[in-house]
Amino acid sequence: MLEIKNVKDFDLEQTFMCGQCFRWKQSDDGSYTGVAGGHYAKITKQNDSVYILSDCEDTDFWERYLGLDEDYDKIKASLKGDSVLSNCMEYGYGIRIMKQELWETIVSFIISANNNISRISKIIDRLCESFGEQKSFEGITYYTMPDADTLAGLTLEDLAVIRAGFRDKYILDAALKVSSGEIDLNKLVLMDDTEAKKELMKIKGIGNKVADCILLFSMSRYKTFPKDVWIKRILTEVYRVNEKEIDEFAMQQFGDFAGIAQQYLFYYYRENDINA
DNA sequence: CGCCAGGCGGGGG
DNA sequence: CCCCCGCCTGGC
Repeated sequence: MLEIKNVKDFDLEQTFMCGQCFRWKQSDDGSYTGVAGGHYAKITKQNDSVYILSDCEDTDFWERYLGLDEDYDKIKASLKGDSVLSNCMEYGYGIRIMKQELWETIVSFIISANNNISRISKIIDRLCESFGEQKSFEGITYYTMPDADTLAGLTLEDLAVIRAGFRDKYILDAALKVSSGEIDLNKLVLMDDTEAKKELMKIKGIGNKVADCILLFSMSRYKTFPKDVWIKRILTEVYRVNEKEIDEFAMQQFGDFAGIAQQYLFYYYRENDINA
């Protein structure tokens, strides 16, 4: 069991349930279990300590994955000066933007398009169970996210079992482009935001919003401000911003950490009625 | 039954 | 460039 001490600004429920990831499930005892980097983990938090039971005992990996390697004191300080945001930040004080694996994030957010969270999560589960590697840890069976090479060898008929709907062909396109080397994920992470986004959007099924989510939730590009229907609603109805001016407004209002601000707003208004 | 869900691609203006 | 529509599927 790993212990990470003196952890501030972190809450498991807020981090795993704010919509950035889809594979972490809450257990009866309040712990969260999931799979990351090909490893199972059961995570709990008590006071300022995070405890991780996993077949990966690399503390640095988990700190990084959970975003515990960032200074949220500093980030929050630079985001102040807006009473709506301050309120949301107080509510979702323990949200951390994770650093998820690039390939998994690409697949997950392709699946997220015009879809709802519970179904996204089920499709990803079926994808992993059907085509990922089966492993076990302390009697628990789990499945890893299948890599691009594995998925590139499948047909649309093979993929039908995950019931992804029209997104199946996009998953396959992503797998083929990554597997063939047409898109090199190792190079992608070295590109600047604009270039990386352009590269991602070569994949069918990755448009503006999905690309932004990948940049933010996998590559720590905190300036990136994904605009889903919720954020559009919040910006137009709460901030009274014209829909076409959202990007400009976000950049000006929230600055270099606009993406993190987006997550506080998103989480608050998903949990609380926007008209309240 | 109809509608919509954390968009996207493709077509037309 | 902008706008608009259809889309797999499942839950209400």
